[in-house]
Amino acid sequence: MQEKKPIIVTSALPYANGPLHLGHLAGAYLTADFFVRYLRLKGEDVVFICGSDEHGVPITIAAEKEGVNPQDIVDRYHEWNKDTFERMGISFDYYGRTSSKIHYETSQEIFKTLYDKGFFSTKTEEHFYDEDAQMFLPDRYVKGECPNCSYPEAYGDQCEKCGNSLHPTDLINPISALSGKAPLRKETQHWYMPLGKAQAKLEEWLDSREGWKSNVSGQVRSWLQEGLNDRAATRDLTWGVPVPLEDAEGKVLYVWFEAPIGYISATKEWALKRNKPEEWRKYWQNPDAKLYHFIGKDNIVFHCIMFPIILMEHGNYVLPENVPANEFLNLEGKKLSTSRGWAVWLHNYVDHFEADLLRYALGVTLPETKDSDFSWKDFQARVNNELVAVLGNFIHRTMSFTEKYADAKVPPLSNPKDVDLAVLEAITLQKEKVEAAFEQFKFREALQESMQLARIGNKYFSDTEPWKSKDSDIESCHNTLHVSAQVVAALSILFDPIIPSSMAKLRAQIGYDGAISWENIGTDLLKVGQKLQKAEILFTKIEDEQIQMELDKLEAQLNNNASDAESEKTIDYPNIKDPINFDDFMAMDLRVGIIKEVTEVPKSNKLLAFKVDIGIETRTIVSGIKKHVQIDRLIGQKVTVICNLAPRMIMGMESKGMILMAESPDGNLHFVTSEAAEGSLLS
RNA sequence: GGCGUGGUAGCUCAGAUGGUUAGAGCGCACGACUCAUAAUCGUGAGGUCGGCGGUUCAAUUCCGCCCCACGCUACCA
Repeated sequence: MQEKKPIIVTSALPYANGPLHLGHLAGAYLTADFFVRYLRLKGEDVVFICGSDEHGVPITIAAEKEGVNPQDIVDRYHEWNKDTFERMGISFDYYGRTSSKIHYETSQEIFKTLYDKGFFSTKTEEHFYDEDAQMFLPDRYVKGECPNCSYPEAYGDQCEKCGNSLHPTDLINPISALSGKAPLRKETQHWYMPLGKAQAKLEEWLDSREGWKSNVSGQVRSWLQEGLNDRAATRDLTWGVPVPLEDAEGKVLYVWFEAPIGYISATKEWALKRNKPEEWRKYWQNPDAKLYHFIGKDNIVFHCIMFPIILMEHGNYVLPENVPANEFLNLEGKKLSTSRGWAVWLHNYVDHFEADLLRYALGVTLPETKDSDFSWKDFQARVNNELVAVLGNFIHRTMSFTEKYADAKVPPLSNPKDVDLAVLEAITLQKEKVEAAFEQFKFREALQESMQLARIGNKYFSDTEPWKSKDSDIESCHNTLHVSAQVVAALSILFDPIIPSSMAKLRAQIGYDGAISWENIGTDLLKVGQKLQKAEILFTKIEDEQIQMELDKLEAQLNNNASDAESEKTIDYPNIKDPINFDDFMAMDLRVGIIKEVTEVPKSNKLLAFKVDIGIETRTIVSGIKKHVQIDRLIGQKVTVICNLAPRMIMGMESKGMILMAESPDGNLHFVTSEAAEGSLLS
């Protein structure tokens, strides 16, 4: 017999600073688990790897907020998420974590190898340094005034008020979030990956890939067209994997460099646990092995560009066979948002419903080719109309009929008619369709074709009317029951990757206790005379009240978070600025203006060019407020203009002055208007 | 603005290397049946396949432009 090729399936490492929600499951875990369970049934040599991504600045920030160590945070979420995955039936062979010793060694070894090969380039730059804390400050740890909107609490990477991304050095009056003091600028050296140099090799490899989804290859092409820039592989931080070089005190590997290596280190740990410490090489360092990364679309660049380059430059590692990335899942028609409380938390879900129900309902509407939508009403409909009414009912009517009228034993098949044979053939036919769908990562289709067999069963059962033939033609009746029982048995394996715990229950009911394998799906899984156990209901209907409760819960979460946010905003009002004297104020020339003309600025989607009449003249002002206003209502709008602001070139136009806007707590901009005629002076 | 992905029945989504009446599930209407968790089975209504042009004997499927959604990216003083 030919040796099976080893297969590694990975699911994106969830970030260990929060619990898991529906979007996670739909993106990278459910599909991977379907695939892996299918492969196992096929008898493939597969290892399914995942784990917690435990480094990075957000975790250190979360730790600081709570006044605990980063390790405490990741310990908490690692265990929590691991448990949630188990309860959802996600069957990882190993769930590792990037704070483990083996992960440190593995990522350091890979870094060191690239270093020895001379792959990295170094850059020395000035970064902010906190003398009290004796450390360089991550972008997030520098606060200051936003150069764009003057919000005084902007972070060094982004201003949360205006949403602009920033560099720490852009900030006005920067302070350290640690000590509250002004940080020093100090030189620091970092190692960069010159991705551009590896681009040609990467493209050649990518061209050799087949069967990739269009959303994935399109996104990758888009990145490559823009050209790959150097990416830092190290950071000045204490929380992370230390850079394994002499002159790299206080530096760690950048989390995007080291996290995907977690797949490898987790596989090593898995092998060690099985007392076969070298076994991981069979998967990762074997040209025959096949690697599949299941991820969400936000992760495409890491798994299709950066990690392959790392593996390629290191050499001696497999590159992914395919990266079947999913799109995003919306919830009740709106984008998921953990910060706004718009999410279904999986640990909550499994407290109220069986994992299998969600596995099926979500599996049918996975965001495979485009963003898709999960709604509780749809969940209820899928469960009630499909799992209960089609699958559950077919199983139940077959079993209870057999129990009542055939002594609870599988009756013989004798002189089968065309209808009987056609259904037996359908078993194999559906098996092949499902198989083809799995192989192409078309999981929705796999589910639908699996359910199709149950539909065929129902139709057959109704068409052959065993409730009539039991009195008129017992042979025909027995044939119906025989064939239906075989369909039930086939379904118990066909559906095993999707709803494993229900199907295990079902197999116990029909007395099928042999090892299960995909190839066994056929027409004679059950022996004639096989005793069936008492039919027990596998799926029960979900009532409207249960769904309403979930919807209410969602609303409540949303309101909670909204009021949290509101109260934070209240506290968060920027402090009154430093005092100025009257002359400073009078130095400003503020006048009432009236908008005469509005034009869109070419090549910009935030800017509008205004002609504003300020009495003395009409001048051009360019302003970035397009998203906040309705263009067709602007003409005639009274505004306040600061007229003696130094003119400025914006997108090739000279902007003379500024239209004043008031920003409400929700971030919307509003005109500062006046009843006075245009040209009136403010003082 | 650039790049990418998508825009198909009321809803959720398939599909077509261009070619006879464009599909499924749900929902809806009507009918059948009663073994089954009022489940099942059948029939039907419902679509100018985002819009406008072009190529072609023929396009919803190819090409161009435009609109909308999502993602990446730029502009934002």
